[in-house]
Amino acid sequence: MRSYGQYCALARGLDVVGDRWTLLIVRELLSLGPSRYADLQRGLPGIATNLLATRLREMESAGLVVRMQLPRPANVVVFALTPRGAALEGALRELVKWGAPTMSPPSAHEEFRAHWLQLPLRGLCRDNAPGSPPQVVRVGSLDDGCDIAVDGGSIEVAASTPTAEPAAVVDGDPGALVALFTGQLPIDAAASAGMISGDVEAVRRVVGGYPAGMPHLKEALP
Amino acid sequence: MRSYGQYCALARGLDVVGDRWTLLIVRELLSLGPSRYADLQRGLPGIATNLLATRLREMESAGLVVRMQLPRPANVVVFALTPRGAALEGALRELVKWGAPTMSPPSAHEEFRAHWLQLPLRGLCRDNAPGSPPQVVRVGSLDDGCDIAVDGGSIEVAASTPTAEPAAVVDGDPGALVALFTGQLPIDAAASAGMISGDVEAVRRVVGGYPAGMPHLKEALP
DNA sequence: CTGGATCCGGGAAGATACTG
DNA sequence: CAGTATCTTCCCGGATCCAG
Repeated sequence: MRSYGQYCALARGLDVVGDRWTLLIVRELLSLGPSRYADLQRGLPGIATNLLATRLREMESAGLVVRMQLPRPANVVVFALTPRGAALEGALRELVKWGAPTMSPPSAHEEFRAHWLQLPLRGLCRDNAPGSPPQVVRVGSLDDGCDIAVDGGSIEVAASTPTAEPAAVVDGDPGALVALFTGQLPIDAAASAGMISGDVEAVRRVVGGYPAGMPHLKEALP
Repeated sequence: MRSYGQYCALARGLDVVGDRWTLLIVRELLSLGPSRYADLQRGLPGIATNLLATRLREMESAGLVVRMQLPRPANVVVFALTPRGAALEGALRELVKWGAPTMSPPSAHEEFRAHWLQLPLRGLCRDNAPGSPPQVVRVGSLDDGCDIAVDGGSIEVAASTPTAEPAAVVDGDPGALVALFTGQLPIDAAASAGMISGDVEAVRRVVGGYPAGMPHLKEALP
């Protein structure tokens, strides 16, 4: 990207991450962890392959990303965030909080990946039953989703892993999924709609609801 | 901006503010308050006039900015942030915190405006003498600068105003100014260098220093 | 003078085909 | 699978011009 030529922390930051697609690539690497090129492409529908290659090269020379050759299996290449790249999480979370009020139902041409919910869910979920034993609630599927792990009052949201044994799995159309976690769709309604398989109480445990996680959701609307 | 076409809070947010110059325009309006077209141009060196006009129009239709005709003096036009636009401050502050570690001394071609320090200073300053009477420290000049107002432990950073009576004025070359407030340049050294006019103790009162405001400054470097 | 609009060249982004 | 090559499109940047 062409530099703004301003001695200003914001402008200097945008010189590095202001390019198109760059922050979405960071989102993918934050959500998925070290990823292969093809995995990044799947999580970034709409990106041109040359653009992804170019961005990864630029981000590597900017110190946001490292490219690694894993010896096994068979010289696989993965891309991972450096600490400097991972430090963008705060900025991404603020942008997510700001963008969330515009999450009206998806339009027909919009793509969706359940693992995109990871960053929002970190702000939206909590443990409503700290005394209960540890549990995992999966959103989406094992191929593409998040595991919300609650344990004694603390929560962790990460990409779905085969080792986790979810007490409940929540899935459904994107608009309903978002509505559920922002408190616009009651859990009972989601259950009746067949969005929840497994223990509905586990879902009730983690859904923090809209006012706690995003108190400004309404007043920030235009 | 062309939409990413992703049903994701981050992507939707970037659809609105991901365009070049948009966040810097928000920076100006956050720092200066409602501003005239020419004032924005002065605070955005390097922007093409057509681009500023285009962005302001886009931001207006996105609900970030309102265009107002003041009746007096003589039908003056000003641009101001809506609450939705002002809600970007959190994201901007995170980006500033992230960009700050790259604030090496300015290169020759970089422009500088003292009022750009406003957002960083909100994170960097504090009242080290809550018991003392209210004071104002000016950074830069009246034409282009910030007033740091401390009063009983709380601080407020705003654009310089003629009504304020600063106890001290800090000014100098951009690199030194940044170094002073990030704790890399001792206050005594700044005073000896002639950067401070007025009460040096007032400056000492507000300079919070680097570790408090930006604890991650070093570890976040590449 | 302020607050833009118009025109144009260059370069970044987008789409697709192709390859080691 | 992990990109490169190529072509097109359109946004950005710079200069100039214009209306109130």
